[in-house]
Amino acid sequence: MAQFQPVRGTHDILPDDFARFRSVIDTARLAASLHGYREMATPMFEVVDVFARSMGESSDAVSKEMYAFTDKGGEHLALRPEYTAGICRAFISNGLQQHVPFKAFAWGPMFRYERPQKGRQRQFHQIDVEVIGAAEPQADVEVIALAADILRRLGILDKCTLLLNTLGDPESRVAYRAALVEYFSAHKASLSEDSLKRLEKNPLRILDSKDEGDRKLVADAPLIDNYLTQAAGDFFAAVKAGLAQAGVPFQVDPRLVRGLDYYTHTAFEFVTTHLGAQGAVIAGGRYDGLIEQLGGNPTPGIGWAGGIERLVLLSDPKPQAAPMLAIVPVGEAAEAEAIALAGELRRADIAVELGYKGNVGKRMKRADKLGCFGALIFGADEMAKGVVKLKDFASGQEAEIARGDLVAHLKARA
RNA sequence: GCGGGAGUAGCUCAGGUGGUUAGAGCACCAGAUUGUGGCUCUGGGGGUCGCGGGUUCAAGUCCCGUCUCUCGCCCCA
Repeated sequence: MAQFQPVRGTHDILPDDFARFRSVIDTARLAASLHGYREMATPMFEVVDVFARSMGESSDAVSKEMYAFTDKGGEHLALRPEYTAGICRAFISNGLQQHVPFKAFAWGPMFRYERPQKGRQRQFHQIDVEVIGAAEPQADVEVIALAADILRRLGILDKCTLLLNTLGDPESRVAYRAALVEYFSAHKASLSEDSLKRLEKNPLRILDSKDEGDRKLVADAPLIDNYLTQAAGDFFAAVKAGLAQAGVPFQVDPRLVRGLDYYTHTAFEFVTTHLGAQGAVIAGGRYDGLIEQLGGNPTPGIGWAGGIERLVLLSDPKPQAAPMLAIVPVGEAAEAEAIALAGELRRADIAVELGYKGNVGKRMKRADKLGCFGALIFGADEMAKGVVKLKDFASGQEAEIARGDLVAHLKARA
């Protein structure tokens, strides 16, 4: 290959794209802060065990998709495939149990060695929300409502459906799992090849199968409702009631399950039909056992992650450049003066573009192309009079403004 | 990891059954217009046709491999 190209599954984010990318983050950050979540970040890589122990050794994310490596010091590290494990590790490392409930918002790159597709990359980016140290269903409701608020602000809530389910507490889950294994084992002959593997590894996932034959079996499979303990059932009822109170519509989907071991109780997904096979836009759930698995004191938690690229694909925000003004000097003296003027305006928080070269025509053309709303033109004549000409591109009108009044004039204009 | 589709200029794409200097639109640059942008006109730069190999007198075109993208499965955001 003659030329370098980005590594498979990675993408450059060029300025126009970045504007959309950032607007998703900004929107999420704003909504999160309105709900009392504070932004934080953890490293992009961790000791491998942080992920292996939390997500489960056998999960695909850990066993086949992890960017794991040994550094020069012999440490076994991995690029993070998700955010939850790292934030929980940080919760433990920093003794944050004194701050519970700890409410965090974060975003950043994630890495999974998967086969790339639209809406699925090897380096992708997530926004993430976690509440650690809250066992109450109100936390579930708040976290989900926050996700819905972000989707609403992005103008894509109506393209998404909120699917909701419960996996119960550990006791419920064990009982349900056993019931599923019994049921599907009795029908092994008609199970798909994939589902036979699932039966060994993660029987719950059979419920999620897309195979035609599996679906028929699943239709008659036992439902978790019958295996929930009283407490787990009450918890789920409280979450549903809370969502209704919050005005967040949802659809209970008994087939919604999670791939990762650490989930308990509430599981949810905002899904869309607009992204092909990559339907999940924001997904998460409760993980009451996770902190303990990572070596902390038993601490409940709940959170979700949303794929920024997927959110960008779904929304189509017009990249809106900040209003900018071009400075167009004429002649050598003006050229020098322009540098001073640009500095003066920028210190006053007025965005200006000062071309490096070209005659008036060129600079005007460039100013127009950049989307400037106007240009400040001045040469020897204007300098002698102590004014600059402000040309408004929309109207084509020009006005002479005293140099001393310029900042005030431009401020007033906005 | 498995199965399908596709790669020609920065972008969107033309290039019947192989045939000689590979095209268009948009974009970019320059000039008409060295103190005035958008519109128009004129000209220009830019491609080892994803990459490597094979068949042939001759390959963008046919064959094989490979890389990347894409659709689905797996899995997931």
